[in-house]
Amino acid sequence: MEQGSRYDQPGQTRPGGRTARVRAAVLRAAGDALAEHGFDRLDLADVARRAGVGRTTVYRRWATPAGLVADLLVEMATESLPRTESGSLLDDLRANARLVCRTLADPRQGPLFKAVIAAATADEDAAAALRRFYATRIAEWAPCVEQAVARGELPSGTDPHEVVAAVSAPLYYRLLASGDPLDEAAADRAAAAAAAAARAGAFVSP
Amino acid sequence: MEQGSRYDQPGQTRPGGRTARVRAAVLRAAGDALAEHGFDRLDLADVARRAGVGRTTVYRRWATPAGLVADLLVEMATESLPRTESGSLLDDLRANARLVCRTLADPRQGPLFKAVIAAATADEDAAAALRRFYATRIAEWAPCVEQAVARGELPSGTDPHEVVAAVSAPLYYRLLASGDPLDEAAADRAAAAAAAAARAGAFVSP
DNA sequence: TCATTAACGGGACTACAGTCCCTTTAGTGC
DNA sequence: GCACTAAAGGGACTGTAGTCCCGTTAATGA
Repeated sequence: MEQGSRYDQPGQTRPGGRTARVRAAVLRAAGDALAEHGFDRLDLADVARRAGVGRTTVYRRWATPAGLVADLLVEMATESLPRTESGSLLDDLRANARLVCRTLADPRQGPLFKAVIAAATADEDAAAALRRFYATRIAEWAPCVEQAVARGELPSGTDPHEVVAAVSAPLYYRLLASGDPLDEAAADRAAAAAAAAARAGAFVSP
Repeated sequence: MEQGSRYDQPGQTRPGGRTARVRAAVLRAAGDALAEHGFDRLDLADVARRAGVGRTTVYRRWATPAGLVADLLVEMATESLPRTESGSLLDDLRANARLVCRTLADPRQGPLFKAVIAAATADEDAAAALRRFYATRIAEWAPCVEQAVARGELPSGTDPHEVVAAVSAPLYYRLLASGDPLDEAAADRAAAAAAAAARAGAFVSP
């Protein structure tokens, strides 16, 4: 139950130089390994080898594959993506959809996202980290919906979180479930559908 | 490479009684184990024990956890769900959304779906089986969109597959990514959004 | 610059998932 | 009902992921 009881949470009390360097190298290596083999074949010994770090160190600091993914997601959540502002809801949502789509179609990022989502189905800590990651990403794009409401493009009371999530959802559905292609047409359709639904008041919260 | 070369594909040449009984028991047990522990903790020895079947049998016929999930998905695809027909697109889509939502929120089915999706991220056979599963489910509900087009409720050229997928997508996004609640309000919002987007012509294929 | 100690690293050890070989059981066709 | 054999079952074996112990390295603070 009590986590890290034997080792008193390494990486906390002496965060100078080496500790941070090891963490960065391991998280980088973990991302590579996840993108290449997926979550279920994530081998901590392999990650240690790639990172040029002792096997024991990885087991000591992260304990399980899922714990490593959870920490990787914390790191990923801090890497903010650039957001455009066009003055039109549809253009903003399309820019978001294309960005998400390019990410999921990317040869490294696509498999990586599949892997972290698989990890989140297996471990509550990873799931919590994944939820925080998406909450962060969605919050970054919420302003364009708020501005559309302010401009009168959308009914007041529209939930920005719901609208932004509605853009991503069909793209993730393609990635994980249907296998339909993740091309620009799919992105534009996702943006158009979310915008149309928002204009019709489908995301007005009670 | 060549699958089952050593054992000449058991279950094929003599499908009478016992073979089918063993398959049914193992798939049932696999579903239980997946729902309880998730894909990454799926232990074929445990499945064999639950099914009251020899450990060797499970390894011989399905070889890997992912192979077992792939076969389970083939079985799940044959289990058709009842579809209502109300004469109104929104009502039909809402019925679909609520059905999907109840399934994903169900204490057994929800974790089971998480697990098979995790398996599909790890194995191409499981992924192909999952795609067939969703293609089957979506095709079952496509007629209600076709009828809406015929009634003039939707623009002609609307892609039924896209509309039905648009209903499910936000619910799966909640299950796997955002962690937002899977309640009836979420289902109704998903249906309303898909219907509004479809009416606006967002799913007209080129 | 030097003592202190947090964190890293190597390598032996352990436990268990997955394989293999051989025996037993039960569908199939006469 | 009986011979034939496909498929299931038991149990020993093996490879490897994960643990543990203890020596080494390098941040920290005086």
